[in-house]
Amino acid sequence: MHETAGITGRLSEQGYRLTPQRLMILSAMESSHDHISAEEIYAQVAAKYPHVNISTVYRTLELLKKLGMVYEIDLGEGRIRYHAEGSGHHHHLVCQSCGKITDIDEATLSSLKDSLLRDYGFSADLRHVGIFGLCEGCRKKSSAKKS
Amino acid sequence: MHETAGITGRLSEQGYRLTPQRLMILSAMESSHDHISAEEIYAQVAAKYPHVNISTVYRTLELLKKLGMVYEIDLGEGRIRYHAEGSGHHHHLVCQSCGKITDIDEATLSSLKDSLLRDYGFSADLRHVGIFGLCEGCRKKSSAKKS
DNA sequence: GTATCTGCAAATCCTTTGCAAGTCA
DNA sequence: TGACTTGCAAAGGATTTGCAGATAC
Repeated sequence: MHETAGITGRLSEQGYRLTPQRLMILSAMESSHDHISAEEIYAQVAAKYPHVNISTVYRTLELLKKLGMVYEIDLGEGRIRYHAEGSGHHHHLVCQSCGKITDIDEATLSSLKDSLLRDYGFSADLRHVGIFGLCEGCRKKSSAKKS
Repeated sequence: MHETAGITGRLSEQGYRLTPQRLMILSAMESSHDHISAEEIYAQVAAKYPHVNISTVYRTLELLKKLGMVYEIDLGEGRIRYHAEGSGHHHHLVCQSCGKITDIDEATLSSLKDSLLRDYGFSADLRHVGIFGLCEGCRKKSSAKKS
């Protein structure tokens, strides 16, 4: 449950300072099972430490991204979401009608990854992918009544 | 080559007016083989018709989107790109190292579409998808020297 | 002690909106 | 004519940046 230690270790190993802000941002990311936005991280941290500034959140996220410790995902909301490495990779089916997000597991895309590598020499990063479309419920609704 | 006629027909059929701005925006989109951003459309139109405003471009794109005449694609640049329906669907391999964009054809993702429908009841819209990763050249470079 | 970090405020970028004037049908 | 469109200017939200003061090590 407490992997913060390992993660912060990686920070200091690379010569970066361990500040309370960075620790709290990391902890906020880990406590979130979903992907989390900069604003949400900020709100969570600010609840305990009102002094933080959102620009620190952005700067920290950029650092963690550079170090490969967080990943970005764009679910088409006009804002980026972040996800801590080590919390497991998965993909998201985003329903364009009701907004529902379904997680699917990594294996679903593995054959695609293989064929892209084989046919195009392209090494796809499919760790966090959003796929847009219609979920089962909305699909049935829209085929029942044409509105 | 000149499918503007058909497209504009669809506009007036639906009760929308054919204004010079809309015509020029449509023509700019068709002349672009790649996906094009709002800013780029604006620049192209403004070259011939300096009076246009970028908000008209956005409003027109939203209309065309609603009518299913253009699609959006997000290549992770912090801005949306647009693509005219009828210019063919395809997908993009975006190299995160050199920025190179390789088009691949629609069929590559068709088995994925099938399995999402079968396993999750999810009807995926895979008409314009960006896949991130490393292209062949950058992959070789990064495995040759660890920088 | 000092280079790294942070908070603050302002700037930037992309996109949207209100409104009065213009224009297609 | 009259509803639909536009230009303009200003607002909006997300993210970035410059800088001086604060702090981890």
